Amino acid sequence: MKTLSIKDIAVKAGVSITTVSFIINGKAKEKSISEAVIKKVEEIIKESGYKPNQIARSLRTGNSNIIGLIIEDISNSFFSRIARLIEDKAYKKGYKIIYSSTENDVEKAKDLINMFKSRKVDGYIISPTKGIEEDINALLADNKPVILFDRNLSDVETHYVGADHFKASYQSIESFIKDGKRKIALVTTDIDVEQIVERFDGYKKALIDHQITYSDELVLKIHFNQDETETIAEMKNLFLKKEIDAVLFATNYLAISGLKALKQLNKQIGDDFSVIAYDDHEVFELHTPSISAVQQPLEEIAETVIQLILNQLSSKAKAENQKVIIPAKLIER
Amino acid sequence: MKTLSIKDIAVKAGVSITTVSFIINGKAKEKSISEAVIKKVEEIIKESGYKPNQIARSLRTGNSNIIGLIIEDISNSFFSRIARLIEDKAYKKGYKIIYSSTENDVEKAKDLINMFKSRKVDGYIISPTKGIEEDINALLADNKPVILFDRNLSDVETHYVGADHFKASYQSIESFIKDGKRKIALVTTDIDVEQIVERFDGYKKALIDHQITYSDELVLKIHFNQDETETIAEMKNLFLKKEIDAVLFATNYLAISGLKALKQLNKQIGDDFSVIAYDDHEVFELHTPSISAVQQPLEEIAETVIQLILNQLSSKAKAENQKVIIPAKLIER
DNA sequence: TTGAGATAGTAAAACGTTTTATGTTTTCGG
DNA sequence: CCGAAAACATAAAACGTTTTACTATCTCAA
Repeated sequence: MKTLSIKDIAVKAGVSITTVSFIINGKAKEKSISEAVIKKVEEIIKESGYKPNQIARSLRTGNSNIIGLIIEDISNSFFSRIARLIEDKAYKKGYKIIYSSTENDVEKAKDLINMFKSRKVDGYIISPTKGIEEDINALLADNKPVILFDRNLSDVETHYVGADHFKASYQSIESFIKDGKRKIALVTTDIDVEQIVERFDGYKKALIDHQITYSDELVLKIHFNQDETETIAEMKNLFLKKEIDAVLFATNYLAISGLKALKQLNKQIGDDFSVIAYDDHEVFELHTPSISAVQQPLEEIAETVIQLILNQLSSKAKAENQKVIIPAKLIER
Repeated sequence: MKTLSIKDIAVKAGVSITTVSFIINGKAKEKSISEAVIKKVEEIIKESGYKPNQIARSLRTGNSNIIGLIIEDISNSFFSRIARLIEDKAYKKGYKIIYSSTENDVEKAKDLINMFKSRKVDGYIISPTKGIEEDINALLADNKPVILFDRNLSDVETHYVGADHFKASYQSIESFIKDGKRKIALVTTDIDVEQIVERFDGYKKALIDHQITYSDELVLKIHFNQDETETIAEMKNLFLKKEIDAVLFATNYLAISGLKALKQLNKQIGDDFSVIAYDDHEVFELHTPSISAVQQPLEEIAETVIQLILNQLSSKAKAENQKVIIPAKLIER
């Protein structure tokens, strides 16, 4: 069964292609097409089940009603939840999402941008890796809306939405200190992106502000993408060697690995050993004892992101760049 | 900066558009274009950074190198992991994925199929909801490859990949029985899809085969999409009223809610109260005590799915429909 | 009764490719 | 040195839309 084209509809209705197009695009009134014709055409469209070919449409108009979403890893619950929220909201406005994971690999990220570019996506939502500044700037030069989220790039002048990582981290450490902790460790990753750096800075600053000397020895940087068993081994090492009384994990997957390490060591979390995780996860609520976590307001982030991009898309005029920093909340459990 | 077209390249190289097109598509040899021309054109393409417009390409060729992935909910870790694996494998073969979540809503699912159809995706990977049989059959009639996964539709004749839900469920119950349990509950959902039904049937059959009478009272069907607090309330009810000594949860999110309910009730999991969850989740490994779970072989499912669809895509000939049932594994913890 | 504006509609170009059919030049065996 | 085949290259149609510019008819105020 050959799929229908606008031409088939036109022939069936005995009018021109142009007329059908106007009707489909709601320009019938404006172009003064008679009620009778409108009705007839609409009827034929309905009963024949004709759906415009979006590809042809895109080719002609240069836009696609698709938003490209580039994230680090869809299987990470932080991203998959954000993705779901963004998708939902976009869908309601008639936009579709194409997503892809970069796996924090610059080359793949560049590839993806090219991919999206040649598919003429209307806008980009990106949680960027370091090293794609140029590519993003090229998009901006090309006048495409780009919203960065989760992590900012200082060399890129565009909208950004993210949590206040520095403050959240600072407050977490402060809460440890209030509980009398002094030997506070940080487990983080070695990827060099802004939000990770901020979490680190918050940790450091909080210590110093409270007259605790910062020590490199209490900071464990896990190599990104390394095998989990090795990660766990390194953590065990940290937990055993030092008399640590508290640890902040800079990401949820690190915290999960950390909990596994503790379980293997049979080390109890309790009065003399506290942990806080960055980014909440169901594991933390259900864990015994339950684990405090820094909760990023996903809903709010998604909402802001989508708001910003839709604004951009509707008003061709380039709006003032906005940097929206949303406070994160420490859930004490 | 106007984006380059094939025409610009042709002009710059002093050859025809056709020639450039042949070179881009690797048909240069076959069409006997001279080495010299090939080289020159390739050079110009490289230095100018020209990328073919995929939209135009799609319009002309009728395919897009895009595979549509339709799942229930990307924020569910089962699906997000599968999605990640599928994306990965597809990417390596030069295919992109567009995904969307149905939220188990037939109307949205139909919408999505239409969406994808008008975007000319080359193939579909679908974890279907009930009620879209017709739409899928239409795709098949249109000669588009469709792979169903996770849940099958009996009224649709196409490839299917999924775990052996019946058996996994059966074995879970058997393992309870071996441990001396007799009052075994099932918490499931009320959505009427094959894999949920199979899990239910496995439960029932195992009981009967071991001379335990089946009782409706021990089966709790949670309304899909209902608020979690209500879900938890219903579960508490079940756990309190009856002297249940074991419970099988038919999905991972139900199990997570169940654990929350138990926590609120302060009811311990242990010798006199066992649970098994369907679909593994990090929560279960880290829970104290850790929770047994039925683990679906995600990697294998993703691999099989992608294999099947790529086969379909490369050999225009419609292959024999395959129903691949992959055993699930009960991880006893 | 005229002609200006409103009303109703359409032809054709353009978007950027791929591909078919065709044209020109070169090579080389006899 | 002829002519057929091989080598090299291209023009133009087609994919399915949107949109610009245009034609034709009708209405009604002056």
